[in-house]
Amino acid sequence: MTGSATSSSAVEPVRTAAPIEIPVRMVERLSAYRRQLRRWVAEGRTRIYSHELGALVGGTPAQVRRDLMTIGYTGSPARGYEATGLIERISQLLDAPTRQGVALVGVGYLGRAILNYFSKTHPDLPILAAFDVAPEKIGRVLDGCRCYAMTELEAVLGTQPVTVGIVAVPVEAAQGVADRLIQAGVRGLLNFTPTRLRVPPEVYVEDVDIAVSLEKVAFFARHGAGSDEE
Amino acid sequence: MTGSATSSSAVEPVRTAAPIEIPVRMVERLSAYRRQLRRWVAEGRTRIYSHELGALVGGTPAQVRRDLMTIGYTGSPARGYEATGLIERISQLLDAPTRQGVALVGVGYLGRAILNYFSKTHPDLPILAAFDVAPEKIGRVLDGCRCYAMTELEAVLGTQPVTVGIVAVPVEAAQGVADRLIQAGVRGLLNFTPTRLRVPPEVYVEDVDIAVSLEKVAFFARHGAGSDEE
DNA sequence: TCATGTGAACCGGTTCACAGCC
DNA sequence: GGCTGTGAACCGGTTCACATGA
Repeated sequence: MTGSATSSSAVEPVRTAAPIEIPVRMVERLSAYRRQLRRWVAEGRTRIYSHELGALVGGTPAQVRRDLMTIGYTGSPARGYEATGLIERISQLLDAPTRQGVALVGVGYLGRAILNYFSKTHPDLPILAAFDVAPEKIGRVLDGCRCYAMTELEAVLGTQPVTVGIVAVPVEAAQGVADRLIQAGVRGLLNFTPTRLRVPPEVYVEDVDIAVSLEKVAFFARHGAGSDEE
Repeated sequence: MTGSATSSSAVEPVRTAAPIEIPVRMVERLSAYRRQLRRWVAEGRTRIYSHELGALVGGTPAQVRRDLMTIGYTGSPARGYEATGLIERISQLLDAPTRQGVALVGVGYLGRAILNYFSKTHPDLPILAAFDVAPEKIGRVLDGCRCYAMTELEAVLGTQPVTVGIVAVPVEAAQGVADRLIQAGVRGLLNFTPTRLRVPPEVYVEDVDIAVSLEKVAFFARHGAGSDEE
Protein backbone atom coordinates (compact mmCIF):
# COMPACT_ATOMS: atom_id res chain seq x y z
CA MET A 1 0.00 0.00 0.00
CA THR A 2 1.72 3.06 -1.28
CA GLY A 3 5.01 2.13 0.18
CA SER A 4 4.44 1.82 3.90
CA ALA A 5 4.90 -1.88 4.49
CA THR A 6 7.96 -1.62 2.33
CA SER A 7 10.99 -2.11 4.55
CA SER A 8 10.49 -5.48 6.27
CA SER A 9 13.89 -6.38 4.91
CA ALA A 10 13.40 -9.91 6.13
CA VAL A 11 15.80 -9.16 8.96
CA GLU A 12 14.24 -9.86 12.32
CA PRO A 13 15.57 -6.96 14.41
CA VAL A 14 17.97 -8.43 16.96
CA ARG A 15 17.93 -4.96 18.49
CA THR A 16 20.33 -4.61 21.40
CA ALA A 17 18.17 -3.85 24.42
CA ALA A 18 14.39 -3.78 24.65
CA PRO A 19 13.59 -7.39 23.84
CA ILE A 20 9.98 -6.39 24.30
CA GLU A 21 7.85 -5.39 21.38
CA ILE A 22 5.52 -2.70 22.64
CA PRO A 23 2.29 -1.97 20.80
CA VAL A 24 1.59 1.66 19.97
CA ARG A 25 -1.34 2.17 22.27
CA MET A 26 0.56 0.71 25.14
CA VAL A 27 3.32 3.28 24.82
CA GLU A 28 0.69 5.95 25.30
CA ARG A 29 -0.62 4.21 28.37
CA LEU A 30 2.81 3.70 29.88
CA SER A 31 3.53 7.37 29.40
CA ALA A 32 0.28 8.25 31.11
CA TYR A 33 0.92 5.77 33.91
CA ARG A 34 4.28 7.31 34.61
CA ARG A 35 2.96 10.81 34.80
CA GLN A 36 0.23 9.84 37.22
CA LEU A 37 2.63 7.78 39.27
CA ARG A 38 4.91 10.76 39.64
CA ARG A 39 2.05 12.79 41.03
CA TRP A 40 1.11 9.90 43.27
CA VAL A 41 4.61 9.77 44.66
CA ALA A 42 4.75 13.54 44.99
CA GLU A 43 1.71 13.26 47.21
CA GLY A 44 3.59 10.93 49.46
CA ARG A 45 2.00 7.64 48.42
CA THR A 46 4.37 4.78 47.75
CA ARG A 47 2.25 1.85 46.63
CA ILE A 48 -0.62 1.62 44.20
CA TYR A 49 -3.21 -0.94 43.16
CA SER A 50 -4.12 -1.69 39.61
CA HIS A 51 -7.61 -0.32 40.08
CA GLU A 52 -6.24 2.94 41.50
CA LEU A 53 -3.84 3.46 38.65
CA GLY A 54 -6.57 2.46 36.24
CA ALA A 55 -8.92 5.09 37.61
CA LEU A 56 -6.21 7.73 37.43
CA VAL A 57 -5.68 7.06 33.75
CA GLY A 58 -9.14 6.07 32.64
CA GLY A 59 -8.49 2.39 32.12
CA THR A 60 -9.60 -0.87 33.65
CA PRO A 61 -7.70 -2.73 36.36
CA ALA A 62 -7.31 -5.69 34.04
CA GLN A 63 -5.72 -3.49 31.42
CA VAL A 64 -3.24 -2.10 33.90
CA ARG A 65 -2.29 -5.52 35.18
CA ARG A 66 -1.87 -6.81 31.66
CA ASP A 67 0.39 -3.89 30.75
CA LEU A 68 2.55 -4.24 33.82
CA MET A 69 2.80 -7.93 33.22
CA THR A 70 3.89 -7.26 29.66
CA ILE A 71 6.69 -4.96 30.74
CA GLY A 72 7.66 -7.49 33.36
CA TYR A 73 6.88 -5.56 36.49
CA THR A 74 5.55 -7.52 39.41
CA GLY A 75 3.46 -6.39 42.36
CA SER A 76 2.18 -8.18 45.37
CA PRO A 77 -1.45 -9.07 45.97
CA ALA A 78 -1.30 -7.62 49.43
CA ARG A 79 0.39 -4.33 48.74
CA GLY A 80 -0.09 -3.66 45.06
CA TYR A 81 2.73 -2.21 43.00
CA GLU A 82 5.71 -0.26 44.27
CA ALA A 83 5.34 3.19 42.69
CA THR A 84 8.89 4.46 42.33
CA GLY A 85 10.13 1.11 41.10
CA LEU A 86 7.42 1.10 38.49
CA ILE A 87 8.30 4.61 37.40
CA GLU A 88 11.85 3.48 36.92
CA ARG A 89 10.86 0.44 34.95
CA ILE A 90 8.72 2.51 32.63
CA SER A 91 11.47 5.08 32.22
CA GLN A 92 13.84 2.28 31.37
CA LEU A 93 11.62 1.40 28.46
CA LEU A 94 10.46 4.81 27.29
CA ASP A 95 13.49 6.99 27.80
CA ALA A 96 16.54 6.87 25.65
CA PRO A 97 19.69 5.52 27.24
CA THR A 98 21.57 8.48 25.81
CA ARG A 99 20.30 12.02 26.18
CA GLN A 100 17.84 12.80 23.45
CA GLY A 101 16.25 16.13 22.78
CA VAL A 102 13.64 17.92 20.73
CA ALA A 103 13.72 20.73 18.18
CA LEU A 104 10.73 22.98 17.76
CA VAL A 105 10.11 24.58 14.39
CA GLY A 106 7.61 27.38 14.33
CA VAL A 107 7.31 29.72 17.28
CA GLY A 108 3.80 31.00 16.69
CA TYR A 109 1.09 30.71 19.28
CA LEU A 110 1.19 26.95 19.16
CA GLY A 111 4.96 26.83 19.42
CA ARG A 112 4.89 29.21 22.37
CA ALA A 113 2.25 27.10 24.06
CA ILE A 114 4.43 24.04 23.72
CA LEU A 115 7.55 25.81 24.94
CA ASN A 116 5.69 27.26 27.83
CA TYR A 117 4.20 23.95 28.84
CA PHE A 118 7.31 21.85 28.48
CA SER A 119 9.65 24.22 30.23
CA LYS A 120 7.71 23.70 33.41
CA THR A 121 7.23 19.98 33.29
CA HIS A 122 9.28 17.43 31.41
CA PRO A 123 12.87 17.34 32.55
CA ASP A 124 13.78 14.43 30.33
CA LEU A 125 13.20 14.98 26.65
CA PRO A 126 14.01 18.71 26.69
CA ILE A 127 13.38 21.12 23.87
CA LEU A 128 16.90 22.07 22.94
CA ALA A 129 16.25 24.60 20.22
CA ALA A 130 13.49 26.53 18.53
CA PHE A 131 13.42 27.92 15.02
CA ASP A 132 11.39 30.59 13.30
CA VAL A 133 11.54 32.97 10.38
CA ALA A 134 10.37 36.10 12.22
CA PRO A 135 13.40 38.32 12.78
CA GLU A 136 12.11 39.69 16.06
CA LYS A 137 12.08 36.25 17.60
CA ILE A 138 15.52 35.20 16.49
CA GLY A 139 18.13 35.37 19.20
CA ARG A 140 15.62 35.59 21.99
CA VAL A 141 15.31 33.02 24.74
CA LEU A 142 11.72 31.95 25.29
CA ASP A 143 10.89 29.87 28.33
CA GLY A 144 14.47 28.87 28.62
CA CYS A 145 14.77 27.85 25.00
CA ARG A 146 16.82 29.74 22.48
CA CYS A 147 15.20 30.75 19.20
CA TYR A 148 17.30 30.52 16.08
CA ALA A 149 16.79 31.54 12.48
CA MET A 150 15.56 28.86 10.12
CA THR A 151 18.78 29.21 8.18
CA GLU A 152 20.70 28.02 11.19
CA LEU A 153 18.77 24.78 11.52
CA GLU A 154 21.36 22.45 10.09
CA ALA A 155 24.19 24.10 11.97
CA VAL A 156 22.44 24.02 15.32
CA LEU A 157 21.21 20.47 15.00
CA GLY A 158 24.73 19.45 14.16
CA THR A 159 25.76 20.34 17.69
CA GLN A 160 22.77 19.00 19.60
CA PRO A 161 21.50 15.44 20.18
CA VAL A 162 18.13 16.11 18.60
CA THR A 163 16.13 13.10 17.46
CA VAL A 164 12.62 14.52 17.53
CA GLY A 165 11.17 17.47 15.66
CA ILE A 166 7.97 19.37 16.30
CA VAL A 167 6.40 20.84 13.19
CA ALA A 168 4.34 23.85 14.24
CA VAL A 169 4.54 25.95 11.10
CA PRO A 170 1.91 26.92 8.53
CA VAL A 171 0.79 24.06 6.27
CA GLU A 172 2.64 25.25 3.22
CA ALA A 173 5.97 25.14 4.99
CA ALA A 174 5.48 21.77 6.65
CA GLN A 175 6.95 19.43 4.07
CA GLY A 176 10.02 21.55 3.58
CA VAL A 177 10.64 21.73 7.30
CA ALA A 178 10.17 17.99 7.65
CA ASP A 179 12.68 17.33 4.88
CA ARG A 180 15.29 19.52 6.48
CA LEU A 181 14.78 18.07 9.94
CA ILE A 182 15.12 14.55 8.64
CA GLN A 183 18.15 15.50 6.63
CA ALA A 184 19.63 16.85 9.85
CA GLY A 185 19.17 13.53 11.58
CA VAL A 186 15.73 13.70 13.17
CA ARG A 187 13.98 10.32 13.32
CA GLY A 188 10.59 11.25 14.69
CA LEU A 189 8.17 14.08 13.93
CA LEU A 190 5.26 15.51 15.82
CA ASN A 191 3.18 17.12 13.12
CA PHE A 192 0.51 19.70 13.95
CA THR A 193 -0.14 20.44 10.33
CA PRO A 194 -3.07 19.01 8.38
CA THR A 195 -0.90 17.43 5.72
CA ARG A 196 0.42 13.95 5.41
CA LEU A 197 4.15 14.39 5.53
CA ARG A 198 6.14 12.40 3.06
CA VAL A 199 8.99 10.75 4.93
CA PRO A 200 11.32 7.79 4.51
CA PRO A 201 10.07 4.59 6.14
CA GLU A 202 12.42 4.71 9.12
CA VAL A 203 11.02 8.04 10.29
CA TYR A 204 8.04 8.00 12.61
CA VAL A 205 5.34 10.61 12.21
CA GLU A 206 2.67 11.38 14.75
CA ASP A 207 -0.11 13.64 13.55
CA VAL A 208 -1.94 15.79 16.03
CA ASP A 209 -4.97 16.96 14.16
CA ILE A 210 -6.92 19.38 16.28
CA ALA A 211 -9.52 20.04 13.61
CA VAL A 212 -10.34 16.36 13.37
CA SER A 213 -10.42 16.02 17.15
CA LEU A 214 -12.82 18.89 17.41
CA GLU A 215 -15.14 17.43 14.81
CA LYS A 216 -15.03 14.13 16.60
CA VAL A 217 -16.08 15.78 19.83
CA ALA A 218 -18.86 17.65 18.09
CA PHE A 219 -20.10 14.42 16.59
CA PHE A 220 -20.15 12.42 19.79
CA ALA A 221 -21.53 15.35 21.71
CA ARG A 222 -24.71 14.75 19.74
CA HIS A 223 -24.80 11.03 19.33
CA GLY A 224 -24.42 8.89 22.42
CA ALA A 225 -21.14 9.64 24.14
CA GLY A 226 -19.25 6.41 23.70
CA SER A 227 -17.86 7.09 27.15
CA ASP A 228 -14.29 8.27 26.97
CA GLU A 229 -11.08 6.60 26.00
CA GLU A 230 -7.51 6.97 24.87
CA MET B 1 -22.17 -0.59 24.17
CA THR B 2 -23.55 -3.98 23.32
CA GLY B 3 -26.37 -2.22 21.63
CA SER B 4 -27.76 -0.89 24.88
CA ALA B 5 -27.88 2.77 24.03
CA THR B 6 -27.87 3.84 27.65
CA SER B 7 -29.70 7.12 28.05
CA SER B 8 -31.29 7.56 24.63
CA SER B 9 -34.46 9.10 25.97
CA ALA B 10 -36.51 6.32 24.44
CA VAL B 11 -36.95 8.45 21.37
CA GLU B 12 -35.41 6.75 18.40
CA PRO B 13 -34.05 9.70 16.47
CA VAL B 14 -36.04 9.75 13.25
CA ARG B 15 -33.23 11.96 12.07
CA THR B 16 -33.51 12.64 8.42
CA ALA B 17 -30.99 10.03 7.40
CA ALA B 18 -28.49 8.48 9.79
CA PRO B 19 -29.47 5.10 11.19
CA ILE B 20 -25.81 4.16 10.98
CA GLU B 21 -23.70 3.45 14.03
CA ILE B 22 -20.27 4.88 13.31
CA PRO B 23 -17.19 3.57 15.12
CA VAL B 24 -14.90 6.15 16.69
CA ARG B 25 -11.93 5.73 14.43
CA MET B 26 -14.13 6.00 11.39
CA VAL B 27 -15.37 9.41 12.41
CA GLU B 28 -11.78 10.58 12.40
CA ARG B 29 -11.24 9.14 8.98
CA LEU B 30 -14.42 10.64 7.55
CA SER B 31 -13.38 14.02 8.87
CA ALA B 32 -10.00 13.63 7.24
CA TYR B 33 -11.56 12.44 3.99
CA ARG B 34 -13.76 15.46 3.83
CA ARG B 35 -10.95 17.90 4.35
CA GLN B 36 -8.86 16.33 1.63
CA LEU B 37 -11.83 16.12 -0.68
CA ARG B 38 -12.43 19.83 -0.27
CA ARG B 39 -8.87 20.54 -1.33
CA TRP B 40 -9.27 18.11 -4.20
CA VAL B 41 -12.35 19.94 -5.39
CA ALA B 42 -10.70 23.31 -4.86
CA GLU B 43 -8.02 22.14 -7.27
CA GLY B 44 -10.65 21.50 -9.88
CA ARG B 45 -10.82 17.72 -9.65
CA THR B 46 -14.27 16.23 -9.54
CA ARG B 47 -13.85 12.48 -9.23
CA ILE B 48 -11.57 10.43 -7.07
CA TYR B 49 -10.52 6.79 -6.75
CA SER B 50 -10.26 4.95 -3.48
CA HIS B 51 -6.52 4.61 -3.82
CA GLU B 52 -6.13 8.34 -4.42
CA LEU B 53 -8.16 9.27 -1.39
CA GLY B 54 -6.35 6.62 0.58
CA ALA B 55 -2.98 8.08 -0.28
CA LEU B 56 -4.16 11.56 0.61
CA VAL B 57 -5.14 10.43 4.06
CA GLY B 58 -2.61 7.73 4.74
CA GLY B 59 -4.91 4.76 4.48
CA THR B 60 -5.39 1.79 2.20
CA PRO B 61 -7.77 1.69 -0.74
CA ALA B 62 -9.64 -1.17 0.88
CA GLN B 63 -10.16 0.87 4.01
CA VAL B 64 -11.56 3.75 2.03
CA ARG B 65 -13.92 1.55 0.09
CA ARG B 66 -15.10 -0.13 3.24
CA ASP B 67 -15.77 3.23 4.90
CA LEU B 68 -17.66 4.60 1.93
CA MET B 69 -19.63 1.42 1.71
CA THR B 70 -20.50 1.73 5.39
CA ILE B 71 -21.83 5.23 4.97
CA GLY B 72 -23.72 4.09 1.94
CA TYR B 73 -21.95 6.07 -0.73
CA THR B 74 -21.53 4.42 -4.08
CA GLY B 75 -19.01 5.05 -6.81
CA SER B 76 -18.50 3.57 -10.21
CA PRO B 77 -15.67 1.25 -11.16
CA ALA B 78 -14.93 3.30 -14.20
CA ARG B 79 -14.95 6.75 -12.73
CA GLY B 80 -14.43 6.32 -9.02
CA TYR B 81 -16.37 8.45 -6.55
CA GLU B 82 -18.01 11.77 -7.20
CA ALA B 83 -16.18 14.19 -4.91
CA THR B 84 -18.73 16.84 -4.08
CA GLY B 85 -21.46 14.30 -3.55
CA LEU B 86 -19.21 12.46 -1.17
CA ILE B 87 -18.42 15.63 0.73
CA GLU B 88 -22.12 16.22 1.13
CA ARG B 89 -22.77 12.71 2.31
CA ILE B 90 -20.04 12.98 4.94
CA SER B 91 -21.30 16.37 6.05
CA GLN B 92 -24.75 14.91 6.38
CA LEU B 93 -23.36 12.47 8.89
CA LEU B 94 -20.82 14.59 10.73
CA ASP B 95 -22.45 17.99 10.88
CA ALA B 96 -25.32 18.84 13.14
CA PRO B 97 -28.65 19.49 11.45
CA THR B 98 -28.98 22.59 13.58
CA ARG B 99 -26.20 25.13 13.96
CA GLN B 100 -23.83 24.04 16.67
CA GLY B 101 -20.89 25.99 18.01
CA VAL B 102 -17.88 25.86 20.25
CA ALA B 103 -16.80 27.73 23.35
CA LEU B 104 -13.11 28.17 24.11
CA VAL B 105 -12.03 28.52 27.70
CA GLY B 106 -8.50 29.76 28.26
CA VAL B 107 -6.99 32.26 25.88
CA GLY B 108 -3.32 31.61 26.56
CA TYR B 109 -0.91 30.67 23.82
CA LEU B 110 -2.76 27.47 23.11
CA GLY B 111 -6.14 29.18 23.02
CA ARG B 112 -4.79 31.83 20.69
CA ALA B 113 -3.36 29.17 18.43
CA ILE B 114 -6.72 27.49 18.18
CA LEU B 115 -8.59 30.74 17.57
CA ASN B 116 -6.12 31.76 14.96
CA TYR B 117 -6.27 28.44 13.17
CA PHE B 118 -10.02 28.02 13.23
CA SER B 119 -10.90 31.51 12.19
CA LYS B 120 -9.25 30.88 8.85
CA THR B 121 -10.57 27.47 8.12
CA HIS B 122 -13.66 25.81 9.49
CA PRO B 123 -16.81 27.66 8.57
CA ASP B 124 -19.09 25.07 10.12
CA LEU B 125 -18.54 24.47 13.79
CA PRO B 126 -17.51 28.04 14.62
CA ILE B 127 -15.97 29.17 17.89
CA LEU B 128 -18.70 31.42 19.18
CA ALA B 129 -17.11 32.69 22.36
CA ALA B 130 -13.86 32.67 24.30
CA PHE B 131 -13.36 33.05 28.02
CA ASP B 132 -10.42 34.02 30.17
CA VAL B 133 -9.63 35.50 33.55
CA ALA B 134 -7.04 38.02 32.39
CA PRO B 135 -8.65 41.48 32.50
CA GLU B 136 -6.66 42.78 29.54
CA LYS B 137 -8.15 40.15 27.28
CA ILE B 138 -11.73 40.62 28.31
CA GLY B 139 -13.82 42.56 25.87
CA ARG B 140 -11.36 42.21 23.06
CA VAL B 141 -12.11 40.48 19.80
CA LEU B 142 -9.42 38.01 18.81
CA ASP B 143 -9.47 36.51 15.34
CA GLY B 144 -13.09 37.38 15.04
CA CYS B 145 -14.03 35.86 18.35
CA ARG B 146 -15.09 37.85 21.36
CA CYS B 147 -13.38 37.22 24.67
CA TYR B 148 -15.53 37.33 27.78
CA ALA B 149 -14.79 37.16 31.48
CA MET B 150 -15.11 33.77 33.11
CA THR B 151 -17.87 35.14 35.26
CA GLU B 152 -19.98 35.69 32.16
CA LEU B 153 -19.75 32.08 31.02
CA GLU B 154 -23.20 30.96 32.05
CA ALA B 155 -24.83 34.12 30.74
CA VAL B 156 -23.14 33.98 27.35
CA LEU B 157 -23.72 30.28 26.80
CA GLY B 158 -27.35 30.88 27.60
CA THR B 159 -27.66 32.88 24.40
CA GLN B 160 -25.53 30.75 22.09
CA PRO B 161 -26.01 27.25 20.64
CA VAL B 162 -22.81 25.91 22.16
CA THR B 163 -22.51 22.15 22.49
CA VAL B 164 -18.75 21.75 22.55
CA GLY B 165 -16.20 23.19 24.95
CA ILE B 166 -12.45 23.47 24.57
CA VAL B 167 -10.56 23.32 27.83
CA ALA B 168 -7.27 25.17 27.38
CA VAL B 169 -6.65 26.38 30.90
CA PRO B 170 -4.02 25.41 33.48
CA VAL B 171 -4.48 21.95 34.97
CA GLU B 172 -5.73 23.15 38.33
CA ALA B 173 -8.64 24.99 36.75
CA ALA B 174 -9.68 22.25 34.35
CA GLN B 175 -12.21 20.33 36.41
CA GLY B 176 -13.96 23.49 37.55
CA VAL B 177 -14.22 24.75 33.99
CA ALA B 178 -15.52 21.41 32.80
CA ASP B 179 -18.20 21.39 35.48
CA ARG B 180 -19.41 24.84 34.56
CA LEU B 181 -19.42 24.11 30.84
CA ILE B 182 -21.43 20.96 31.34
CA GLN B 183 -23.78 22.75 33.68
CA ALA B 184 -24.27 25.31 30.93
CA GLY B 185 -25.32 22.62 28.47
CA VAL B 186 -22.14 21.53 26.77
CA ARG B 187 -22.14 17.86 25.79
CA GLY B 188 -18.62 17.38 24.48
CA LEU B 189 -15.24 18.51 25.71
CA LEU B 190 -11.88 18.79 24.03
CA ASN B 191 -9.44 18.61 26.90
CA PHE B 192 -5.83 19.77 26.51
CA THR B 193 -5.13 19.32 30.17
CA PRO B 194 -3.31 16.28 31.58
CA THR B 195 -6.10 15.36 33.95
CA ARG B 196 -8.90 12.93 33.56
CA LEU B 197 -12.00 15.07 33.73
CA ARG B 198 -14.82 13.76 35.80
CA VAL B 199 -18.00 14.06 33.76
CA PRO B 200 -21.46 12.52 33.64
CA PRO B 201 -21.75 9.56 31.26
CA GLU B 202 -23.60 11.42 28.54
CA VAL B 203 -20.75 13.86 28.05
CA TYR B 204 -18.02 12.95 25.62
CA VAL B 205 -14.43 13.85 26.45
CA GLU B 206 -11.55 13.83 24.01
CA ASP B 207 -8.12 14.20 25.54
CA VAL B 208 -5.36 15.76 23.50
CA ASP B 209 -2.25 14.96 25.40
CA ILE B 210 0.73 16.60 23.77
CA ALA B 211 3.17 15.37 26.37
CA VAL B 212 2.18 11.78 25.74
CA SER B 213 2.30 12.28 21.99
CA LEU B 214 5.78 13.69 22.22
CA GLU B 215 7.00 10.77 24.29
CA LYS B 216 5.45 8.41 21.83
CA VAL B 217 7.34 10.04 18.99
CA ALA B 218 10.57 9.96 20.95
CA PHE B 219 10.06 6.28 21.61
CA PHE B 220 9.35 5.27 18.05
CA ALA B 221 12.03 7.55 16.77
CA ARG B 222 14.45 5.11 18.34
CA HIS B 223 12.74 1.80 17.90
CA GLY B 224 11.54 0.85 14.49
CA ALA B 225 9.06 3.37 13.17
CA GLY B 226 5.85 1.36 13.15
CA SER B 227 4.89 3.29 10.06
CA ASP B 228 2.40 6.02 10.83
CA GLU B 229 -1.25 6.08 11.70
CA GLU B 230 -4.13 7.95 13.28
C1' DT C 1 -8.40 -4.00 -17.76
C1' DC C 2 -9.08 -1.75 -13.65
C1' DA C 3 -11.89 -0.20 -9.92
C1' DT C 4 -15.85 -0.98 -7.04
C1' DG C 5 -18.73 -3.80 -3.57
C1' DT C 6 -18.59 -7.14 -0.13
C1' DG C 7 -18.61 -11.78 2.36
C1' DA C 8 -15.30 -13.99 4.90
C1' DA C 9 -10.87 -14.69 7.01
C1' DC C 10 -7.75 -12.54 9.82
C1' DC C 11 -5.47 -10.24 13.49
C1' DG C 12 -4.22 -8.03 17.64
C1' DG C 13 -5.63 -5.85 21.49
C1' DT C 14 -9.02 -6.10 25.44
C1' DT C 15 -11.64 -8.45 28.80
C1' DC C 16 -12.93 -12.50 31.36
C1' DA C 17 -12.41 -15.53 34.85
C1' DC C 18 -10.10 -18.15 37.83
C1' DA C 19 -5.88 -20.04 40.25
C1' DG C 20 -2.44 -18.55 43.54
C1' DC C 21 -0.96 -15.87 47.30
C1' DC C 22 -0.64 -12.53 51.05
C1' DG D 1 -10.89 -10.95 51.72
C1' DG D 2 -8.91 -8.74 48.09
C1' DC D 3 -5.52 -8.34 44.70
C1' DT D 4 -2.12 -10.11 41.47
C1' DG D 5 -0.75 -13.12 37.34
C1' DT D 6 -2.32 -15.14 33.23
C1' DG D 7 -4.32 -18.56 29.85
C1' DA D 8 -8.18 -18.38 27.11
C1' DA D 9 -12.25 -16.43 25.14
C1' DC D 10 -13.86 -12.50 23.03
C1' DC D 11 -14.57 -8.70 20.03
C1' DG D 12 -14.37 -5.28 16.58
C1' DG D 13 -11.90 -3.32 13.21
C1' DT D 14 -8.84 -4.27 9.10
C1' DT D 15 -7.48 -6.77 5.15
C1' DC D 16 -8.09 -10.28 1.69
C1' DA D 17 -9.79 -11.89 -2.36
C1' DC D 18 -12.92 -12.48 -5.64
C1' DA D 19 -17.35 -11.70 -8.12
C1' DT D 20 -19.25 -7.90 -10.74
C1' DG D 21 -19.69 -4.28 -13.96
C1' DA D 22 -18.23 -0.24 -17.02
